[in-house]
Formats: sequence, C-alpha cells, structure tokens
Amino acid sequence: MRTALAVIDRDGVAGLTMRKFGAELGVDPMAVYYYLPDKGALFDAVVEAVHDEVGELLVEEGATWQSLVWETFQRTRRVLLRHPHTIPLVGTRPVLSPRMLARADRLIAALVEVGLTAATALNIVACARSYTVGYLLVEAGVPAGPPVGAGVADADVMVAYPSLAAGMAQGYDPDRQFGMGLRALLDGFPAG
Amino acid sequence: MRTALAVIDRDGVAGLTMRKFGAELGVDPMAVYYYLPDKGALFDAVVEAVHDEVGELLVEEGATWQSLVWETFQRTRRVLLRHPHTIPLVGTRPVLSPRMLARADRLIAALVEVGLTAATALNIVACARSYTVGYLLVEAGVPAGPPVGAGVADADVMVAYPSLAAGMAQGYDPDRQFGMGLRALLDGFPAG
DNA sequence: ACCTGAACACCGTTCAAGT
DNA sequence: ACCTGAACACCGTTCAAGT
Repeated sequence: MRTALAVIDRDGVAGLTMRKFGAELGVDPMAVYYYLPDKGALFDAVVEAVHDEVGELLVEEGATWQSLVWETFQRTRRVLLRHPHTIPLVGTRPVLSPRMLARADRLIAALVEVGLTAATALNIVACARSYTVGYLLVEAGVPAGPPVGAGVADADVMVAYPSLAAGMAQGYDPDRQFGMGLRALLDGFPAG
Repeated sequence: MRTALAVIDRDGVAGLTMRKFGAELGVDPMAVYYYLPDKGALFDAVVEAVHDEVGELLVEEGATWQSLVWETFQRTRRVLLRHPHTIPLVGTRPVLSPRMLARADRLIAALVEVGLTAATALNIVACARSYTVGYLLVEAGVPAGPPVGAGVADADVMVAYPSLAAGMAQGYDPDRQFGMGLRALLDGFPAG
C-alpha cells in the first residue's frame, strides 16, 4: 500500500492503474487481482493508509473537547496537504474497516471522558470532519478528471468583480482561514 | 448541458462518456470535440449548470449576514441532494467562469451591505462553502471509482465499538446535523 | 497457493476526410 | 462551419492456463 500511495502522490489518482501498480511491484499486472477484488479496494486501502498517517491523539491532562477536536483536524489537514491527490478519495470513500471504526470509537470515547455526551461528540466530529475535508478539497484538491482550463486574469477580477476584489485585497492565508472556520465551528456548537 | 447533467444523474460520472454523450445527442460521438476541448470542459459545464440551479438570493428587508449565508448554503445543499453524483465534481473543479465570479461577487456585495467587511464576508463564505461541500460529500456523495465493499453489520458495531454505538443510538438526522454545524459556524465567527 | 498472458469490451483523443 | 469514422494508445476485468 505504500507503493500505491507513492504512485498516487507522484502521478495522481488517474495515474494509479492496476497495470502500473502491478508493474511497480515487479509483478504481472493481473497478479493484483489475487489479493484485491477490484480497483475500489485499492482506493480504500490507500484511504486507510492516509488515515493511519494521521495517527491517534494522546489525551493530555487539561484537555478539553475543543482542544481534542481542534488538534485532531489540524493534524488531518497537515497529512492531507502531504497527499493532495488523495483528498477526493478520502472525502468520497467511506471506509468502514475495523481499524477505522476502532479509531473513531476511541476519539468519541475520549470526548465523552472530557464531558460530552456520545451523541454530541458524534455530531461535532462529523461536522468538523466535513468542514476539514471540504476545505482541503478546495484548498489543495486536485480536480477529478482532466485539468481545469485557465481561469481569469487578476486584472480582470479587479475591475469586473469589485466586491470579490476588495475581499481578496489583503491576500489569502489558508492556514489562518482554515483555523478561523474550525475555531468558529467549535465556539458556536451548543455543547459546552 | 441539460443532457449531460441528466446522463450523470442517471448513470453517475463514470457513466458520462464522450461517446455516450454524443450518442444521447443523436450525433457522432466525436462531434462533441468541435464544441468542447476535452472531458474536463464537459465536467465544468455540468458544475456550472448545478450552480445555476441554486440560483440567487434576493435580499429582503431585515436580512442579516447570518440569514443570507444560512439561506445560501441550505439551498446549495438541497440542490446537491438532487444531483448527488455531481458532488465530487462540484467540490473538486474550481470553475472560474464569468457567470460564477459574478454570482460570488454579488453575494459578497450583499453581505457588505448588511455590515460585513469584504474580507470577512469572503472568509465566512469560503468556510461555509467548504463545510457544505464536505458535508454533502459524506452524506450523499457517490464514491469515485468502483463501489465500496460491504461495511460492517450493525450488531458488530454495537459490541465492538461501544462509544460509537452510544452516539448513534438515537439515530442520525442529516437535516438536523447539517443545520447544527452550519449554525455553529455562523454563531462562532468573530464577525458580528 | 500464487502468478501469467491472452482476450473482451470498453475508454479519451487525434486527425484526415467528407459535406 | 460542422460532422464523420478510422485509428492510437490506453483502460478494468475475466479466465483458462501454467508452476
């Protein structure tokens, strides 16, 4: 699976071919089908490998549910930025493997331990996860299918779309913007 | 483009083939290339058609920035639920057409009119959009590539993952959960 | 048990040719 | 200007066959 992830990082998800994957493993392309039922299983394995890279939080003294959720999804973002081609896969393929479920279970358990109900914890995690994946998709996601055509020149934006231009005037800081949204989501939740 | 969207709604994005698209139009499959440079352009046109369906808000007396953003993304969700196969496309292909930019510009302008700075308006819209797309991706998104394998039976979840099971005990209401997260995002934003 | 290789039914895209 | 059809270089997957 490290091989599959490496191929995706290098060539994109369209570049991960059953044939190429076999070749990369130094094996007949079709040998892969002995271990994996189809290409979807290969994708799911890659998604799981990415989640493994996020790893698990250890709950420190004085942790709050806000700090746990914040740290979890900041880490998630950092990992996804290292594997931008996998973002559509991660957002799109619900992997329900035992390892994945166990990890989710431990996160919910940790949040319950610091005072949340299980139902609230699940709500917050689901929303924060949606926000994170959605944000990464537009921040760093590589378009599905062929590349997108050229956009619009900056000068055009300034004159034709004044409000947009005004909003963008002081630049765009993804780190800061992602953090603002995640912070807002946590601060605004009727949970504490 | 209505034809292309209809094909995607029926057969999924993998089912929208340049060849099938031509056939559906009653024309030689390759005739499409006279009008569109490649398949990416076809995807972008579909994304634009979906955004057109969301339409535009009219700003009523007494509107706040919260009510405008709320209404915008509730509508976006409703439209995406009608075209679930397009969600990965919408989340993934940044269409910067004049029509799209003009619509974004008018939304920002409306938010400035009710008291936000342009920069803040852009931040909020970007975050709310990320949240919405991310949420829909897991709520209704159809996995990229081949279908995902079978998950885990409910009974297994109960015994092996107790915290997860406790959180899910009172059921899952996507409408309510989506609304909670969007509300939290708006309430928590340091903007008012 | 594990791998091979031919074959099937497709793709997106190019390009010379038609009207 | 607009459309056709053959061709190219690929795909994922199946399956009989090898060791």
